[in-house]
Amino acid sequence: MELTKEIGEALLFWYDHNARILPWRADKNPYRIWVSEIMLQQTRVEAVKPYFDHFMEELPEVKDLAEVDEEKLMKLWEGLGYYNRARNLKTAAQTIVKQYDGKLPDDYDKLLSLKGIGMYTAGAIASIAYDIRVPAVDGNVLRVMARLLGDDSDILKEKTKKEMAEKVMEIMPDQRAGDFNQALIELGAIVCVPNGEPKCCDCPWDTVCTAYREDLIDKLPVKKPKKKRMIEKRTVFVIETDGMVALHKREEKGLLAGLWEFPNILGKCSQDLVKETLDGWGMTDCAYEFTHEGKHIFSHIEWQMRGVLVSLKEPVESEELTWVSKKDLEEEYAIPSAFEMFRESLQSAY
DNA sequence: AAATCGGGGGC
DNA sequence: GCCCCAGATTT
Repeated sequence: MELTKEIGEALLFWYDHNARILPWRADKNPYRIWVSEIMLQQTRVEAVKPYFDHFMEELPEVKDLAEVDEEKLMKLWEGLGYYNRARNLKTAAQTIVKQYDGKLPDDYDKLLSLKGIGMYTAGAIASIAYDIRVPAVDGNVLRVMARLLGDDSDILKEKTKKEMAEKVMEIMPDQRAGDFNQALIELGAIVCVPNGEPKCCDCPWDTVCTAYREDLIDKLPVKKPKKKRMIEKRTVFVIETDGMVALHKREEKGLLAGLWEFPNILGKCSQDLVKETLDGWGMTDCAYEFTHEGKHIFSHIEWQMRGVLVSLKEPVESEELTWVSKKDLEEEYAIPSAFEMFRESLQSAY
């Protein structure tokens, strides 16, 4: 098929009538657009909405982000996942304050050099905030373009992404680069959807789409299958005494780095093993009971967890443990969603 | 090029 | 269950 800017214009027309109203579309403040783009990486619009406004209220300017306390930053990001995105955001904010007078550079390559900003995000910020004519190729765009072109190359390959970026530039109108990139993404998000039947009857490209015309919609895009997840069994201890709860700070590297968790160990403990473990922690004078069985699925690992509620006579001091009030646990400490199910055994405890 | 890094919603 | 999401970084 022939790629023309007329096709791009048709998409822009569709976008003008179908764009969703989203908090980060209210203006073209580069900082707000940047934060939204980072939050949206591998994350659905609906998941980001509750976080975005709160984050912008707490950290309204680049400078605020550059100076934010690490624990507060993690609390603002709690539950959103991929926590290094937030740390990279802060690192980049510090660079922006030092090198660019606190303002995001209006230059693709300078944006690209910032921590946490890759090709997609650099293109998105440059085009949306500054109307610089560059592509912004994300998963939506790859899917839409693969179908439009009837292209069966593996969209996960770096080579495919670069080829698609060139194709995008062939249909991008001369004006409104930011709106066009968003339109392409929007089409993928609400019409040319990844799960289930695409709504081809609502598509502005129904007459030009190769996959639609040749009945290849359910065959495209092509993605190499991913390997399956490992399973890890864990025993999670909710330990409390006199309104205080024991937390453990995770290592600074790896999964859920630097976040707080209920103390837990590898393996599903039997009654006897729980007793041994608690003895080993110096918690001999306590009552305990099994509570939840549950699982939490990450990208590349699955935790199968067993919960134990431990009631202690008095706190046991330890290098590994931090005792916090239930109020602080709610308001100050960032605990990943994997442990969400165990919070409720605290309430039932008293 | 492959692995790592969260969490949730759709089917 | 399995899919994928406004991906980037590390190995």
